[in-house]
Amino acid sequence: MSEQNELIKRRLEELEEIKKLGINPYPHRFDVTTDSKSIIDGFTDPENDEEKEKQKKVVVSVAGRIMAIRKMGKATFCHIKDETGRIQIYIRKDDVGDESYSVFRLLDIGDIIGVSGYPFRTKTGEVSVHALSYQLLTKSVQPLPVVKEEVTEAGEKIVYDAFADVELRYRQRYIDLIVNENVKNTFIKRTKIIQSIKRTLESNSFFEVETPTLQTIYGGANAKPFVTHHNALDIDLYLRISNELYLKRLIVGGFNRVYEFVRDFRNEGIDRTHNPEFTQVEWYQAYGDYYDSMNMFEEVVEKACIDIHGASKIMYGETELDFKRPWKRIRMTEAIENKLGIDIMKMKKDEIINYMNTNGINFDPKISHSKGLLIANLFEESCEEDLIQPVFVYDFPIDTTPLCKQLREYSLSDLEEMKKNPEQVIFAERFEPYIYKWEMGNSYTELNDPVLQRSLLEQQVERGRGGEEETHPLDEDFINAIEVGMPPTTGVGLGVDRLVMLLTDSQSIRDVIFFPLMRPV
RNA sequence: GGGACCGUAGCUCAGGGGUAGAGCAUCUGCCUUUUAAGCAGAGGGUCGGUGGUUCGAUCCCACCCGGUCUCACCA
Repeated sequence: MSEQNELIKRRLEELEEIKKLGINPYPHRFDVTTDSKSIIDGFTDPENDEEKEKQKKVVVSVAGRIMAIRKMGKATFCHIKDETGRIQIYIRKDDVGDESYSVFRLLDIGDIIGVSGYPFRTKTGEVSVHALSYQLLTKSVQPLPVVKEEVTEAGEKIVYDAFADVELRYRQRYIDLIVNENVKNTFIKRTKIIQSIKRTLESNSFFEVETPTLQTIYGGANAKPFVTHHNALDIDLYLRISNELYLKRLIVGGFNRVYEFVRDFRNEGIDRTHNPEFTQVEWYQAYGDYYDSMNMFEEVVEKACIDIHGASKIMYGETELDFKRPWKRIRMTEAIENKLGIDIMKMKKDEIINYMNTNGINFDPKISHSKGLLIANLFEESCEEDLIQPVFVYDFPIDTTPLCKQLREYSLSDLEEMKKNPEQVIFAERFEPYIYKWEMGNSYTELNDPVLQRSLLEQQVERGRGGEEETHPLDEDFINAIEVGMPPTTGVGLGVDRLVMLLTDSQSIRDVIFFPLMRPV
């Protein structure tokens, strides 16, 4: 506020003038008896003069921010905005008195006022409050973008000079929320979606828990972590990339069904569907398998959609999405066969590499050692784009994760043979739900064989040393927990931000996060 | 990180080698049922930053800063 432009200077002068008049521009409280929506919804037009006079006796008090002022000499119209909407205020010199009326010239768009008066309908048909008195509640000294609205006869709202600069909107979300009507609705829906997910989980006996954000060792996902430092202990700590390993410890500890909404932090690129910190809900269910998780997942999402929209069908941009249960389920290998017409199981590793090269399908040479990773890569590159309607893609090559059980149909002796043959891909009971080409989550029949668990995690550490990025360091205490014994368990992670995007028709993750990360100015 | 595009008044935008325009907002005056209120007048800008080319740069060039989209990365 040191570099004052004319508008701010003017407002600060007004502030001083108000103080000189003995008016506190920042009083401590105001008795609000109603809100704009209740006034408008509750208004009934008087049928005769007697009734009209009666209505004048019913005084209400509302408070809100001034969004528009129309001065007409000895009368002024303004619109104030509260949590429930906008309402017009009619202030007349005769009613509020000369002194009070003259103070109004010191008020601006952006100031917050409280008004006491009676509801009436103006000549032009708008339900308004005829002020008997008003009080300044907060003087604003920053000029607010002035957004004008016109309501056509058809009832359509036309917005002029919308506050549209995306950068400013994100950096100063409080202004965005004040002047852009839909922004607030999106965030209200976000909270309702989260509440709905919690209700569904709670009604299925899942128990809400809290686990550490600051972790001495990170794991549970393949991602680069943020590093920070604890001074007293003089150790580096990681901001969690996932809470998976902690929730499994709680399953070991005897909680059979747990869930947690967590902020995960991943030190990666930013784009339309990625923010460095994002929200996931993970839930774990003892004695269940990944089919149980599919059922829960589709229930959670379908109910969230119905809670928000009243139906399972929504539009996302130009695309209609239907979340109605049950969702389609397809094996990864089937998805590849359907799309490309190749039976990936019959192809040798080199044939797959060859196929990808000749068809211009990108893959990271670092994964060429693993037929399983190549298959997963081929799937992502060629099939993802077609997955518009909700679908569970299941049975992933085991190389894609060290935390998941292999398929139940393998006998123990089969597995011994398969492991010896690098052309033999072992699949794991993992699925990912896809909606609108996006991975909406991740789920396993969780691995609880401590010997295999240790061996898979150690292999991953080795691969990390071999140059593959984003693998886990070894979490000995987690293995210890699995050694103590985790019952058969299934777990799910659901990307909350992306679900909110879909259900609010938002085109960027930044539209569903109040304060997305921005480079400092 | 690569590419394309953008950055001009508080907000939304136009302009373009001779140091800037509009609407809204602001200020002054008139107006006691207006509503994108109206009418008359006024003020407001290091044209993102730093260099360069030029007699002269907001405009051309380079670099930098910030952003948007996109590709890569990211399950």
